[in-house]
Amino acid sequence: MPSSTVENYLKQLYLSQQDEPDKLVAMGKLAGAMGVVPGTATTMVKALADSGLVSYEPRGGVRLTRAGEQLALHVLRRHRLIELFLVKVLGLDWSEVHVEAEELEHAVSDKVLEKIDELLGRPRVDPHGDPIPPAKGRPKIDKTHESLAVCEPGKSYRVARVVDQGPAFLQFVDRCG
Amino acid sequence: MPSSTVENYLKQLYLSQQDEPDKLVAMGKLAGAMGVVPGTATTMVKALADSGLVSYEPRGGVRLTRAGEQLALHVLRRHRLIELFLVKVLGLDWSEVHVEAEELEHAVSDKVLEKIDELLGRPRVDPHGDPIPPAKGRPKIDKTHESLAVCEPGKSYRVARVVDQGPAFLQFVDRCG
DNA sequence: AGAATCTCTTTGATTAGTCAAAGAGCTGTT
DNA sequence: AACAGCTCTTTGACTAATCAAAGAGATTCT
Repeated sequence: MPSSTVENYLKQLYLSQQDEPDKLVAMGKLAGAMGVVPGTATTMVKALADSGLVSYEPRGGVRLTRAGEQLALHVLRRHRLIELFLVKVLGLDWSEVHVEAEELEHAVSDKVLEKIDELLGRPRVDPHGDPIPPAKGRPKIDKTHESLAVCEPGKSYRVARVVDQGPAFLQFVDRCG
Repeated sequence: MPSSTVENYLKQLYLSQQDEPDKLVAMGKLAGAMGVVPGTATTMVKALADSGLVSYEPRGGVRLTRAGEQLALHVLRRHRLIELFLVKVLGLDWSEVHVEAEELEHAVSDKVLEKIDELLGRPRVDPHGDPIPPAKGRPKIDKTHESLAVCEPGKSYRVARVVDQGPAFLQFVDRCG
């Protein structure tokens, strides 16, 4: 069973990879995102490569293998289902669930997660509009939404997803309705 | 913040202490309960003593301080509230919630725990009948129940608490109704 | 090209938690 | 009193994850 540290590296790699697919993730970017010094990331990535979870090109960068991606998606699924659960069932504020889920995602078993999924009615997105990966296979990408930047003043829109998930920004959005 | 290892030692010490209060807990007993070799327990207990969470008499045994007891009760409260939550809200079997709660008790924040407590209606006992310690102060002991051993055949009783919480025994009790 | 800069890797040390095995301190028996 | 047998402590070693700082590659700028 992967440690929660390993799970966090894989999850972060998956997210970083979304920015520019087909490109390798730079070690510095990974280290920054994980909040560790570069040397730590190098050590960790070499270990992940030995476990077959990433492919690593020294001085080039790193990328998830198929196995690593599956694991990352599983972590992300737990994270997002838990976020939604905290909002819907326990009534927490959506500005605080990210931090809570960060801890819980490593402690919730598959059995409990399945019950949560069932209780929530097999949802497809979390409270911020991020897609919840399915239990098996890859998520299909949803291109039906537009960036706020291309929206025209005066027109009416429905917000589908909020990318900046810092508590401060979310509370600001809340105050604006 | 105490590590989950520290939390587990304190919780186990609290439970072991219940067997014979006023007596020190023997290192061997603690090591056995924690599933570690004796030397590991010695090392850990010395560290706990340095943090003021236990008082330790070499070759005598160990006992929780007031501070250690408070922490242990807090862990136990989380554990038992989570067990009840898993049964009542998520519909898990009472034979499996102990193992799940063992993980979750270290990941659930006070904020989430408060929501759980609220949702459950401030319960006083967990699914096995064990008392849930209050958020502040010590639990008051409940002497109103009798052991099954002193019950007389033919009479009718209500089961208030099940001490053996192994999955096998609980499933057996379940099958008997 | 040569130097400066940036990024990444290496090396050595640290902390938490653990085990194996050797050693020390009691306790009880003869 | 001497020994045997427990229990407990000590010591040395190991793993996972980390940092600091030195070293190596690659890029960019004159």
